[in-house]
Amino acid sequence: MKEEQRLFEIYLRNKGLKMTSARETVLQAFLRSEGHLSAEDLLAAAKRIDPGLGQATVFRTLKLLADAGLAQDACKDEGPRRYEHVYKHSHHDHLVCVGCGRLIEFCHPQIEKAQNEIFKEFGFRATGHRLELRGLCADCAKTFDLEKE
Amino acid sequence: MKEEQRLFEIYLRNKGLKMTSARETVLQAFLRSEGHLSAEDLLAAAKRIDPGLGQATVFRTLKLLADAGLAQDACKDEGPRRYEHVYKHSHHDHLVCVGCGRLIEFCHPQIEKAQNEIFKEFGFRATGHRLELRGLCADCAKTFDLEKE
DNA sequence: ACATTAAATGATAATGATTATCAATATCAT
DNA sequence: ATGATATTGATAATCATTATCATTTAATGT
Ligand SMILES: [Mn+2]
Ligand SMILES: [Mn+2]
Ligand SMILES: [Zn+2]
Ligand SMILES: [Zn+2]
Repeated sequence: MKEEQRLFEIYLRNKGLKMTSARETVLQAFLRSEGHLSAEDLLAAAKRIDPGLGQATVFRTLKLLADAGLAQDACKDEGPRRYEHVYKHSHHDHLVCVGCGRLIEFCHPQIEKAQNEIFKEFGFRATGHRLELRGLCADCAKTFDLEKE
Repeated sequence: MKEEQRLFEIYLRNKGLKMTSARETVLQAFLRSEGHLSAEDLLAAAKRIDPGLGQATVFRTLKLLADAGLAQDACKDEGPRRYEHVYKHSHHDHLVCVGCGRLIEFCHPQIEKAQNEIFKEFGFRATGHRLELRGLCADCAKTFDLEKE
């Protein structure tokens, strides 16, 4: 049994919630996935395991996974919310191409450090941050310049 | 006449769009406002000038203001999109208290510089970025600790 | 195993923000 | 002023997400 499943079970028990087959299905589907996926994506994946699974359960379970510290919502673009793995995945921020959607994950220790300074400066206790850089990747920049004339 | 109104007129003309009384109303309401405001907020303010104004027009005009470079959407929390002024307002990022919603605007030159390095490193042409720090302000942290026991 | 109790499920309706549609109206270059 | 075209406000539609609720299921104690 995967560590993440064990963690989820412990989380549920501590909250007085139940481990159910529907939740197991969603968890399995999530664990097999990678990248940034929406509730809709996850529903499709989970239905391949259990076609009778309800959509509401996916939304509900994703919230639980986030609360349990296994998932978090990734980039905050337009469109549906997207989740990514947290467990054994180190922190990173996102660089996205507004042309083609290409996505690069990066981590810049100096920026992380500077953020902590800001929290301290204003007397805040940090709970999280989100940094998203947007631009045109090399390919899209080229295309864009050509289109201009 | 305000500079921003002039800019908006030029923008509209260049796009083959028309300056209308509804757009003027929305622009006036926006110019008189400050901070981060939603379409709903702006509609309320604009209706004080012209009660007959339609809600759709506010959404439409906010998009135009953003495209014209006068407004941009600020923090990307939950809930409705919120816009803030751009013209003659220097760039900044946001530090928000997840407890009470308190909001601090800051700018950290080192972070800005580091971001440019990242764009360069991955061959991207920058078009924008969004940094949002979340935490508990001193007051809320205190309250939170007391509630814990 | 069985009963008890509370939580979970899936279908469906409801919500909230935003966008699309459209007939009527307003703008503006000529 | 005229005419082509953009805009308006009302309304319906959309999209992602939540709420509701009758039925099913899991956990716990016997
Ligand atoms: Mn990621
Ligand atoms: Mn701001
Ligand atoms: Zn690209
Ligand atoms: Zn606070």
